[in-house]
Amino acid sequence: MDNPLHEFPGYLLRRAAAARMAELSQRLAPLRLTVSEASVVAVIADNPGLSQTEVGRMLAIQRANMNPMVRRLSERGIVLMRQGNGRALGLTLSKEGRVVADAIVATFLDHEAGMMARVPEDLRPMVAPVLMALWAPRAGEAVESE
Amino acid sequence: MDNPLHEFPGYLLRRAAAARMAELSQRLAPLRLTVSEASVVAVIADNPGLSQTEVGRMLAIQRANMNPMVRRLSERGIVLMRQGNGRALGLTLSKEGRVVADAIVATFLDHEAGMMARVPEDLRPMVAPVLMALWAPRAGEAVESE
DNA sequence: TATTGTTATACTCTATAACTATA
DNA sequence: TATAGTTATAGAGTATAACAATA
Repeated sequence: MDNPLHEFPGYLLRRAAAARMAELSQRLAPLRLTVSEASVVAVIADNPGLSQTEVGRMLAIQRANMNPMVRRLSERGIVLMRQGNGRALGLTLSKEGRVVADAIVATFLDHEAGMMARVPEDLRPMVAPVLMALWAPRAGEAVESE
Repeated sequence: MDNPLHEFPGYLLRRAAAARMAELSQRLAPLRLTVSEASVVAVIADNPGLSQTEVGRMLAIQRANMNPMVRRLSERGIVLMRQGNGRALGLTLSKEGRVVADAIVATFLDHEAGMMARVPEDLRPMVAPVLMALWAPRAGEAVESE
């Protein structure tokens, strides 16, 4: 039984991402947050006052999908939706939200350490450059986020 | 507006995988196959006679989720479901299925070339080793597939 | 009993369209 | 008009539970 897909870096990329995201989901489970929700909170923590749409642009999440997530986080008392510029709502974290954000960042750092520990030491400096190259848009290609 | 997540290799991994999978989806669109479906066909092409469950194990797809996919591929005349060992069905490709499988492999190769072209030449030899390290289970960790 | 196929169900993420509100 | 928020909906992928069929 051999898997021909093991030859393809695209398959390795897909499986690696799926495995590590499942692991991160488990690490975030005690906070009752999905990876997407935790990412949104982390971005708001570093950029208080952004609108839903702007946060979504940074994370490549469409505003239609941001909305129910932000409302959920607001109902849980983590995110505050205040009047902002124009119709935009300025998103900030509540006091409790800032505690949650600290826990999220700690979880992300643990996860990062666990990921890097898998990689042989001589390859570790290549991890970020390789992943950035695989992600980055090529010249002339449309960029949908950031 | 800065994105704190850019520091985390886990985030880079997630975004890279999402971007490349979206690209592969588009490449497979003319065949009217999802990435998962194309992977199933590719595995059957290299391992005729496997059961749904066995193919699923190789791709980390649960048998409950394999079932409707295999039926869909069977209805389209790509996969043949023949009596196998015990209750298991031996999956093989039809003549048309083998033509589709060739197109799938060609698409995968194109996609691989496109991916590698993004990576600076000196980093290319590290791509597969880095991705395998990020995927591979650590010693003592449960392996759910293959 | 263990494995496979099957059905049902639910959750997450993603994508599109369309509507409202406001500068 | 352009941008932001909102709602509805649909398609993928994934996860669990439960049941039938067969060695």
